[in-house]
Amino acid sequence: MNIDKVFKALADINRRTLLDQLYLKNGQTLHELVQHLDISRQAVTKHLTILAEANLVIEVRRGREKLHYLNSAPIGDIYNRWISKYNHHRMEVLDDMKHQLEEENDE
Amino acid sequence: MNIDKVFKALADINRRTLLDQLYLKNGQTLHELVQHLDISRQAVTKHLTILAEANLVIEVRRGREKLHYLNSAPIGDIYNRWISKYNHHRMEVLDDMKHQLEEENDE
DNA sequence: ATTATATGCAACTATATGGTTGCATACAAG
DNA sequence: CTTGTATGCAACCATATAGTTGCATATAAT
Repeated sequence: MNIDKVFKALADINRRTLLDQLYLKNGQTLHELVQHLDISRQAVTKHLTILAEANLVIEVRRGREKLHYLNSAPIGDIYNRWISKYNHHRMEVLDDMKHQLEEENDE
Repeated sequence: MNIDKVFKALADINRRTLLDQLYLKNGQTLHELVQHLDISRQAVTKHLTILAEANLVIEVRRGREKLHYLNSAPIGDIYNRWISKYNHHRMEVLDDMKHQLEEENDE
């Protein structure tokens, strides 16, 4: 799996909105998803392709329509492989800055 | 705080590398940070500006140098306000798809 | 069969993004 | 006070990104 593709996919507000919509109701068609956004159907298709390539959405053809399923696994992955360590890190930052400034004043 | 700026800031591999470097050693100068990347100093400055605007990095001028401090708070924020719900969501996806396909076969 | 609906493909456009180079400024050190 | 070092500012460039419109195709419904 490609962590960069996942971060890039999540960087766009329309794509995050699409995921939020699928979170509310899974398995929506392209036509349904278009309703929630203010851009053309073709633009939505492009966003869904990007989400699918990041494995955040799984597309299933059914007859003339295409169903879209949320796959939250890559979000779990970026949490485990990237975000969690920063979550533990926390607020030592301000401490470091304080020490730094004190050091400066001692010179 | 602006969740979109945070996501966009995290979408670039060089910016994530900068955060990783500050995680390893906090309070680095621009010059130190440049060493870790394969792009020009000016490019690094731009990335750091984007990180600072997302509040992921705090810049402190000291004499002729500028110190950079990691601020992990916005990462905690996007986790709380966006990622955590998908982390709880998990693998009902495949179940949904299974039901969907069964439904299809019943028609 | 014909019509309506759902999606796909491709060309095109404007702006954003990530990078560069050149020059300027500010401070530290000898 | 001159030199070296750290950073800032601005113009410029190539590519990526996000969007559009127009036309084509495939399936469902009448």
